Amino acid sequence: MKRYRQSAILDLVSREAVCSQDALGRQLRARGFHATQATISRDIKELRLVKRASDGAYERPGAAEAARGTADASLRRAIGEYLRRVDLVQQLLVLRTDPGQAQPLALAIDRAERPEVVGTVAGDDTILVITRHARAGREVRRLFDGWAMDGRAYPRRA
Amino acid sequence: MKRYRQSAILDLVSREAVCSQDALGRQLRARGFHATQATISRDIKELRLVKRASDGAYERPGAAEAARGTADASLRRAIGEYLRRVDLVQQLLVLRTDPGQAQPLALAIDRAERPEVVGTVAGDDTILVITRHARAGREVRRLFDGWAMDGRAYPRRA
DNA sequence: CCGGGCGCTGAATAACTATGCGTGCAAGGT
DNA sequence: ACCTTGCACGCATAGTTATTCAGCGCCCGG
Repeated sequence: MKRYRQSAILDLVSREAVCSQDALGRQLRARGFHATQATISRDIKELRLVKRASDGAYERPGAAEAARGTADASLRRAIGEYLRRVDLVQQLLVLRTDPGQAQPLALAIDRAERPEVVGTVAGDDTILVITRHARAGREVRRLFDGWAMDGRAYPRRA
Repeated sequence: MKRYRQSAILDLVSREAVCSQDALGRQLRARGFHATQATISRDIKELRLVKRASDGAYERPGAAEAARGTADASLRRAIGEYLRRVDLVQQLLVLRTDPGQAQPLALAIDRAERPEVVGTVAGDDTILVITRHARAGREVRRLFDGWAMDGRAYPRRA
């Protein structure tokens, strides 16, 4: 029983954002499992799931990793995860992240080695991206903006 | 203020396992920041930290990723994270994981491409690793056992 | 000046999660 | 057959986290 239930939990959690153990319990019931919140709490612990603070959803650690392959996909993921705002001034792009997250994002940008990007300078929550010219800047901004939107596709809580 | 405090939070959680927002609050106070649990809750959300169910500690998603470089380090990490038990029968190694986690671990083993390992077969929570001969099996077991221990270095809760 | 909007925060509290304790069941030992 | 162990589980409740509601300080445009 436990085995099956836990597999079902992994499946559910990978499929959609489940934000509470009660919600998980209801989903499980729909699949024919009956378990109280206490049991689910223990299952989640054994499965070593992780609860994201940003939206409260459970996930497997490294679930995000699995999705990425190339440096480009990695950048895409990093953008979705960290990027908060984008400003463009001529050929200079100013990116804002949450505090302390500029470094990892800048790293991802560097690794992607995009031809339009000459280089980056990152502080704590701000990254300056130097592109070859204004046109390139606009392209990159459009690209990043699109990716940033992808990452916002979390359901909000009731 | 908020900026500094959030940086301090990132620093604290990367340094030691902090299991509750109150605990974090006390640590912050020791560093000269005063903030209530409500504020810390908001900070944690903005920082997109994640709470591990296994020990309740907060961490940055991908904190583990950053530490790894080679496929070997990756394997090491996977072992620490997923491996639960090891049995050896001749040249066959039987690994047990938590339910549903055999696949990722087996993947990591394959990727590491160790010469002693001929191949793996993974089910839901069990992996069969075929090594070239009993001696190789013993070596691999010793190796994995050691790494599994590394991963258990979590402080337990009060 | 002054009023309004905005960002940040604390206090109180609602919402959610972990866990001590007790029960039932099954496997192995005597 | 009966006891002992170990495991899974529910119940009740302690413990932890998110959110609502206000208040404060700041900046800006009247």
